[in-house]
Amino acid sequence: MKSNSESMGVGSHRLSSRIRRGDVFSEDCPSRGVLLHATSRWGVLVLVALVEGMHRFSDLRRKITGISEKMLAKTLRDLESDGFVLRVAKPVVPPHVEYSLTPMGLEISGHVAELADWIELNIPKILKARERGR
Amino acid sequence: MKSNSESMGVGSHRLSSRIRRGDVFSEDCPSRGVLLHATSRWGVLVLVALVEGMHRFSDLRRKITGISEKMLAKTLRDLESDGFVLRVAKPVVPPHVEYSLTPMGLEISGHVAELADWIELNIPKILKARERGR
DNA sequence: CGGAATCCAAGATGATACTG
DNA sequence: CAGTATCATCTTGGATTCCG
Repeated sequence: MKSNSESMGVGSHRLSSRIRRGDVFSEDCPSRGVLLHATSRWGVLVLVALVEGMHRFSDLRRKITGISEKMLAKTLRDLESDGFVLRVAKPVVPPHVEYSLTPMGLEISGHVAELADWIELNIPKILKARERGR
Repeated sequence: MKSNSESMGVGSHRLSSRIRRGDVFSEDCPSRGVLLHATSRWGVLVLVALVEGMHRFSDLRRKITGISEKMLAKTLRDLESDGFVLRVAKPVVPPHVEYSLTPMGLEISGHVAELADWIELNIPKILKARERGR
């Protein structure tokens, strides 16, 4: 139940058929930036929200309780620049802007959603662990 | 406290990518806090690093380029309090502290690692998308 | 309605020094 | 070695106002 530690040692990559990870740990790796956006406080929630389809700005604002307009705008801009979110502004009055996931965005939010789901599912256990910790 | 725990029911995990998610969007849901730790700038990297087994403080510091002592300490404390990281301090001089993942921590870092791997794998595509955006 | 602009408070982060 | 304490700085996030 804890044999993963000493049995393999720090240096012996046991990621046999897995990806050669390692670059994320380097501070100048561009992955860090993307990871930063995708796992940012609001980025996660926006991605998960958009899994269910297109949303308008105010839809997201309502759905993601507690987010401010500024942060929602910034988060959407970041995710858009990474190619995860598609922004479509219709030239009408009043403005009408639609946000949705790109194919790439759909892939990554799958992973993010799994993470979020796991946490929600395990919240009881986590909270219990926390109490024991104090 | 909240009663969101049983509200969803652990057994009701039927829909593939569409389980009854929704609580994360609420700002007072404890999941938010955990998500915040697990996806924090350094939390992600620490979790991924520990997938490969036990590390000492200085191991992590060396491995995760750019992290400061303070942030590493804080990140480890957060992850420990969530029950993801196990801290074992041996009463010797000089100090010797070992950090490793708990069973729960191993699960969550699996998801986090998948996310990180996906990003590394798709970095070329992402960077290309970025350029087009500008 | 969908933001951008501005001001401000709070927290995150970093560099350095210090200690058990 | 594994931190903590301190101070300075940068970023986040929120509230408000304004505009097309």
